[in-house]
Amino acid sequence: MPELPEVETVRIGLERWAVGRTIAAVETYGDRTLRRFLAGPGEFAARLVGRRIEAARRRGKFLWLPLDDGAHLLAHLGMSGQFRAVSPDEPDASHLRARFRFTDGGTELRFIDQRTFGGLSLDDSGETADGAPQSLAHVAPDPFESAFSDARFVAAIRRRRTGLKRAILDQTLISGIGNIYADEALWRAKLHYARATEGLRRPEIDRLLAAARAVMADAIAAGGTSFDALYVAVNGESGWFDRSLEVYGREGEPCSRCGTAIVRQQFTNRSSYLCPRCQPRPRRGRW
DNA sequence: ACATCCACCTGCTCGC
DNA sequence: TGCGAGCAGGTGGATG
Repeated sequence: MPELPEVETVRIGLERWAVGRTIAAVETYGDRTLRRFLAGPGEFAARLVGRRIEAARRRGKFLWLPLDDGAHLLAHLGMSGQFRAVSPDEPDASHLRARFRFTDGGTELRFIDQRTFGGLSLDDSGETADGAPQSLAHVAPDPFESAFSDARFVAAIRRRRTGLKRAILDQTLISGIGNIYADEALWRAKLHYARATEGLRRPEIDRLLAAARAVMADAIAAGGTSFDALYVAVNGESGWFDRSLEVYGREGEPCSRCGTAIVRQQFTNRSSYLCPRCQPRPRRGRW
């Protein structure tokens, strides 16, 4: 379940269903489930058994569970990953990638991932200065973190020579934003995706940050965006923010501000939705 | 260092 | 009905 609001919905579920429990057994399936953990599935399980999960944290779209020995169980949902808390006698879903049993004998935690772009890892290399596991050092803070600095973001994005949407999708500049919320934030801020980053004015960047925070906060409050059963919370529930989307997936529908038909354009092999009137194409844009 | 492209997957929908 | 093409919310490694 991909972007920040959906991952946050999962994090809240992990807090509810996994934190405070001690792992009794771990099984992983498929050779793409474990990432950057060369010791292999046997060692992965051995290192986790007996460990208590202390918290559920998130930076952008990355999740991690700090363990009582100082290591971190990392997870990324990719395009289709889910965590589900289910009764042990519930039949396995197709695409089950990992199973965590707990010493209390209660609900299992299952990691399910159809497209296998997601994965799990175990990182015991400590934390960065701003409190993320070392292996996430390349990921910028997301705009809800206290470690996020608006001033540093402004300087960093202006240093780039690229288009605005490319920049906000770059997780090393700002994390958590994906294709849906990029389009939604750009619409709210009335900015075109091809605006050249080096020409952005401070008020425009401030507007964009405010819009990104607002749209993602609204989406978190709605439990995230669920177009279909692939994207659900840990308890299996769908979010309903798709009803509040203003441009994403709304090609041909009227812009709620000005009535102009929303258009869809190809952009780096994916789609961008925008209002051609509220978000005028720049004379000299960058893609 | 930075910008861009492409590979990595499965499954659904659409048009022929 | 069958089949191929196109599309889907992401990341990171290779290549300029």
